[in-house]
Amino acid sequence: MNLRDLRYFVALAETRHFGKAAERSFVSQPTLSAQIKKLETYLGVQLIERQPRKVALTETGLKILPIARRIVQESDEIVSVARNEHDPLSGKLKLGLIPTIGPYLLPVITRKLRKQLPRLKLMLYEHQTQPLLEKLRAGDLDLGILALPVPLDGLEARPLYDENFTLAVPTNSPLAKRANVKLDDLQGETLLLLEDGHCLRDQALEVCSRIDVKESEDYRATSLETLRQMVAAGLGITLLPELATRGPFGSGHGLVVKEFARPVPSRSVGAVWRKSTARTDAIKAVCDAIHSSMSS
Amino acid sequence: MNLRDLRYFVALAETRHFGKAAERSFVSQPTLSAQIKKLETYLGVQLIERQPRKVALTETGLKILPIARRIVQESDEIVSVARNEHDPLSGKLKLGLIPTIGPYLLPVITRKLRKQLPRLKLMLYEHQTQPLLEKLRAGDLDLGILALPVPLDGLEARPLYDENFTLAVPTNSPLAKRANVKLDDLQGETLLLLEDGHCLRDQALEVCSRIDVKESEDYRATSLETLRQMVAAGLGITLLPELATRGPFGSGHGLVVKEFARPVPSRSVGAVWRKSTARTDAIKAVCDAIHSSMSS
DNA sequence: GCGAGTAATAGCCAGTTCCTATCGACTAGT
DNA sequence: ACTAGTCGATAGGAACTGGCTATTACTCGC
Repeated sequence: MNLRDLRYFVALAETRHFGKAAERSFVSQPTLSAQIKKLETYLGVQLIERQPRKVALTETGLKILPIARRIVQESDEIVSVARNEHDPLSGKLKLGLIPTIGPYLLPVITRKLRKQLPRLKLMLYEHQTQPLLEKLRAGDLDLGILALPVPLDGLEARPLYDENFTLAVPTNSPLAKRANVKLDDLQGETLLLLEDGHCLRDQALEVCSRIDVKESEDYRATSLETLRQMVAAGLGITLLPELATRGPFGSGHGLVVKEFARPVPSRSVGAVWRKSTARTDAIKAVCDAIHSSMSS
Repeated sequence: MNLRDLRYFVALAETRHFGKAAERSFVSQPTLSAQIKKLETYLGVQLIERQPRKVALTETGLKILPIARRIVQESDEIVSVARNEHDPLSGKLKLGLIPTIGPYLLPVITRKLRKQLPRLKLMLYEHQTQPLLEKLRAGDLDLGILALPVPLDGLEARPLYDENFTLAVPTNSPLAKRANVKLDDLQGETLLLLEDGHCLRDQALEVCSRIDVKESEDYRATSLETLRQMVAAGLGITLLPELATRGPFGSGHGLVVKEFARPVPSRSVGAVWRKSTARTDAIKAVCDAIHSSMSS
């Protein structure tokens, strides 16, 4: 059996005329004739009674007609659903960000995204790097924004922008008065860090590996905001990604943000997605939007 | 698009494995692979995300899956409806009989029909010959039982049995005492007949055309039963088809039924149906049943 | 009887669907 | 790290299907 045959059958049932049904189906009359006969043979039942100058449905034909009609209708529905979904820049896209990027990047890009990709519904999630990668691979997320590099297997990555690290010190720290700070100036300071699992923790340790700083042993922050509070309380210093010091997140409240002298330590922020994804267009569009937002 | 493709898609969505889906669909894996891809191309949307070792549905695929499932289900329903209807000796058959046959033939054949064609639902109608033929041609009836011959255009006929005419006379008639009657004996009698439109009326006139009988001018019966009453009332004689004199319809109540001497006048009773009918099997079965009932 | 109308049949071509064989990518076990 | 195994994609060829035009068969109305 075949969708086409059902269409022919419905057309014939509605026109009650082989020629007209064929015309309406954009095929020749013999073709429609043959297909109807084939359908009847397949079903093992006569659907149409061919009276001279008159086409009548048999009992069975009458029973089958409404089902055939529904099938035809639903198959059209599939096409129309597909056509609506056809726009690659529409539908849901599940976007995951790591906690040291998400809350600071999103305000910067949402307006642009809403304007450039109005039909794309971004579902936002926040996960640390490892769970984020796992959820990407599992298909729970379509796109991740995180600090590169990460182990890519089955995943594809694209760097979006470089983000400088800044130094956050208490207002009363001697470092707060310096015009600029070099890494070496941190020698002997107490470094406050996020808890395990945050990539920023590892990046800060990496940045400071060359010099002798001591990590606060009894406290590890669960978020950048608590970390910031700790610094303001005078318990130590920390590295903050530049984006987390913009606007309302800048100096003040007992905390001063200092830029590093060159070479400025930084991290690479990028996007990651499954190689096999079906959303390459949407992903590219989102990446482009973020990239252009951050490079202007 | 194709029903087969939808089946493949549903199988793939359920197994999440090209190989297994192919096996379940009784085709090779490359075939299923190609058809899925063809379906995607046709719809212009990716339905499946091919991850290594994992097959996942896209958003669109998820939306289309339930529709595809319903279509597949309904197409199976068509097949099963057809299979149920497949039995040519089941379903409805609209049977029309003329008034001078129906009430007398039916009691004779219903038991046999019910036994031999238990799944055939006979819808019974009573019409005079002309309307019966029209309704046959219009498709309102599938089969007619009437007196042959009739003009057949587009119709096919089959004689079923010959039915002798008998003579009904009042008990006090001189004819009632005769051992047997010849046609010539009717000379001078008053002949009671059915109203216009009943073929029996024409048959009786035909039978008596050779001899001089006078038709009652002021009365024409609407049914055999009223005709019988008239005879019993002594207003004349009439011809009755043999079947209408059996059992409860025989002599008595002021009326005597006499058989004719040879050559016995008779009429041919037969079946008529559209050449184009889709119910030849059922029609043949009903005809056979009537024929064997009447020839035993 | 003849022409118009209508569906069925015949014969042929092109596109589709299917198969087997093989490849390429990835995984897991040694 | 290498190898065998799994799994989907690709290639090439055979068989089938669906489509066409031309023609036939049958009714019907004049």
